[in-house]
Order: sequence, then C-alpha cells, then structure tokens
Amino acid sequence: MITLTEENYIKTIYQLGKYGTLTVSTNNIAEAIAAKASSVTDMIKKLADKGYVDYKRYQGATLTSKGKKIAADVVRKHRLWEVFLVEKLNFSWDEVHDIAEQLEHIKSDKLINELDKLLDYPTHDPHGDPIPDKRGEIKKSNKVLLFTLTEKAKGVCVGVKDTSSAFLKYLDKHKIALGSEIRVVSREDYDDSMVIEIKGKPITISQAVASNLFVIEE
Amino acid sequence: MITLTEENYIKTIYQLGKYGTLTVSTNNIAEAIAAKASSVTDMIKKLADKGYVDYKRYQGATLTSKGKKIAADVVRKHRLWEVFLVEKLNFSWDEVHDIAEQLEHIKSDKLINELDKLLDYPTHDPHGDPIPDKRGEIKKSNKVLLFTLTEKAKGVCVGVKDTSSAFLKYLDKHKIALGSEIRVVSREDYDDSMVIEIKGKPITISQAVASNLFVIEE
DNA sequence: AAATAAATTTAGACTAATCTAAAAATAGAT
DNA sequence: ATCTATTTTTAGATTAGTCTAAATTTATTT
Repeated sequence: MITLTEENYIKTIYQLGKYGTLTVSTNNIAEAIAAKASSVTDMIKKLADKGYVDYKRYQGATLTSKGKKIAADVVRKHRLWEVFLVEKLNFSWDEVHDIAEQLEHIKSDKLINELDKLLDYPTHDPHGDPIPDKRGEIKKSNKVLLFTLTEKAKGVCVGVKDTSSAFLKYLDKHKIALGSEIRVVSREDYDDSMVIEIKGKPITISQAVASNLFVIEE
Repeated sequence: MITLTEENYIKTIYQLGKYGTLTVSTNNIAEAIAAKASSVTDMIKKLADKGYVDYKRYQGATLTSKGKKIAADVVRKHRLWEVFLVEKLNFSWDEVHDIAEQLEHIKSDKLINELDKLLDYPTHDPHGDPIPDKRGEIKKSNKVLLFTLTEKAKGVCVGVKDTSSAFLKYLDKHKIALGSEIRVVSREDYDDSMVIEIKGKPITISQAVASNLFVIEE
C-alpha cells in the first residue's frame, strides 16, 4: 500500500525531474513540498526501500520505472480532473489546481477511465500540459505559443500562459476556449497583431493575446 | 482545522444516531468504523474538546449543532457524488459507495455547488436516501416501496433496495432509471404483480420487483 | 443486594510523518 | 590542495491515530 504522502513525494520528484528522467536533490524536493530537508531524507529512504526511487546518500533521488508509473498515474488524474472542472463545472483555468491536488488521490480505475471518456479523451489540461495516457506515456507535445504560428497555419487551443481573470474573460468574450480550432489568417508585421479565424469567424488579436495562448500546431 | 479522521467519526455518529438526533455508544462507533473501543474513546474526547460532540464518561456521544453541520455537509457531498457517478459516469447503483467515501472529503464549496447544478439539484441519492441541502437540512422524505402504492398513484423512482447486478440489469432493460416517473395502472391481487406506466409505456412487474424499488409518492 | 457480565476508560506502547539541532559529506573558491 | 560554504544526513523529540491489556464503571441476573 502506498500512502497519500508517499504519492505526493513521488509526484514531486517526477515533475522536478522532467517526467522522471533526471535525479532530483533533497533540497529541491524540500522546497517544492514545503518540508524540511531532514524530513525529505527520511521519506526518500522509505521510498527507496519500497522500490519507488533509486537513492545513494548525498546523491539525490531518481524514480524507478515503478515510481514513474505511480507518478504518471497521479499526474494523469490531476490533469483529467482539471479538464473536468473547467469543461463541466464552469471553473476558470486558474482556479482548478488546488482542487485537482485533492482529487488526484482518489483511487478507482473505473472512475478515471469513465472521466476520460466523458471528457472525450483530452490530451492536454487547461494549462496546456500533456495528460499521460493509461500506460503512463506522454505524447511528445508540440505545444507552442500562438504567436509563433505562421500565416495559414492551423492549431488547437490547449492552454494559457497568462491565467489572470482579465485574460480569461477576454477569451470568453471572443469565444476562444479549450479545444477551439484556430487558423492564422494573416499577420501584421508592424505591431505583431494577427487575424485568426475561430469557428469560421475572423478576429484580430494583439501580440499580447497571441503570446499568452498555447496551441498545438496541426 | 478538521482532519479526515475526525470527519469520518462525526459522519458515523450522525448516521448511527439518526441524523444526529440520538446519543451513540462507544462500541457502536467502534464497530461501524472498524476500530477498537479504546481508540474511539480517545477520538470522542478530542471531538468534545473541539466542540463537535457532547460527551460524559461512559455515556456515549451526541453531536452538537456544530458537529451536525459538519456531518450533514459530508453526507451531502457523499450523496451528490454518488448521483454523479451513476448519472454521468455509468456506474451502477451498487458500485458507488466506496468511491463516494473518498470523494466526500474533497474541500471546495464551489465544486459541490457546481456539481449540484450539473446534476440538476437532486434530492435523493441512488439508494433513495435524501441529500441534505446547503444548510444541512433534510427534507423529510416520503420514500416508500413501489409495492405500497395504490392504483392510480404516481411516484418518482429514487432508489433500489436490492442492489444486485441482476436487478439493476432488469431495470436498465425496462428503462426504469433514477428519476423516472412511474404511475400505477393496476394491481393484481392474485400474485401481487402490478401494471405500471413509465414514459407512457405500460409494463407488468412482479411483486419481487415492486418491493425492491423505492419511489416518492406525489 | 451481591455477583457476574458487558461496556467503557486508562495507561502505556507503536507507526507515520514531521520537526530542530548537530554532525558529516560534498562542492566551490582561492 | 585546503578551507569554507552549502547540502545532506543523523539523532532525538513531537503529534495524530491506533493498538493491547488492565482497570473501572454500568448493567443484568440471580
């Protein structure tokens, strides 16, 4: 059995270490988890005993494949719940993190599979971060800022960089939402504004907007 | 701050004591929570210190109004989540308890209000038990077995007594679901079967079925 | 009303997760 | 290469929740 606290440490090591590929230092974990380094050392030892991390004294921790599976699972749940909150419960993109932090620990395979289905198998959360699949794999995402797209390019809106409510309101007003298809109609060199098409409708957006919207190019 | 464990004790006392109206004994709580009586004594003392229960040595515990509010809130969340699982995630009525047991501890007022709205403000969970409102009040329910309705009476299906998958499949097949409007067309004295109407369609059901379906008479 | 049974509480110990303070190891600078 | 600063670990203590075993109170029976 794995405890909630262990799950949180494993998730943290996963995220600090670029999806489990890098070794993470004790202090780094301590800061992320808001605990003292001594507590982290204790926990790393326990995780090593249980086979979730590789650990040598003074050398930081690296997730084992077993640890990575656990972490990917928690992150998958976290991000699916975030999509749920935004898509089904009218949350805005910056309100969801703390609640997803709680929901990510609910244990039920069926629950998460059905949630995935209800949301129509999303690949990214509202911040534009990729959602690991059932096997824990992350599709290498080509998420970019809308700003970087060339004329005639198409993309799907997957997230925001600026999560201020002013920006979110702006998006709402112009019917730009998670999953919206966006086509770049033209770019204006003078002020870096661009004309984009959403659901057949062209609108002009400023550089400020284009550089705060994440899209996946198609 | 209230811990998860404290919440579980308070909920248990609420349910064993008929929505917080009766005093509950240490042993009763111990059995319900699968802990030893000595652990329960310790916890009751703590809950008394914090003002959630009234307690006199050897005399069991009674919820204070503060305790009742906490309990009603947890039960409200539990039952709303159960409705969500059945209505939105294709769970059957007997699979939801354990997951709701986890979900009931998620803390977010907005979450639960939005969930309530998404589900269209249900008054009963899939087992036919009433859902406390935001203020913790429970509408005194006139939930009865379909079996007890007289000819021409109408009701809304609110739950099942038998939660076997065989029965649930039977209901599915005959399009009897949570919230279905049911009208009693006629009763047959000989074998206690009855003809009922669901969405304009008459079907004949046996006494076995009628005595396992809860309805609220209108 | 005394004796016995059942329920409840106390006392003391254990585990998980945390902390502080001191010791040890590593890394960086001269 | 040595000294110093930083990082990490160890040692010992603390809190929440639990347990067992023994003691106490209440309830029941004769």
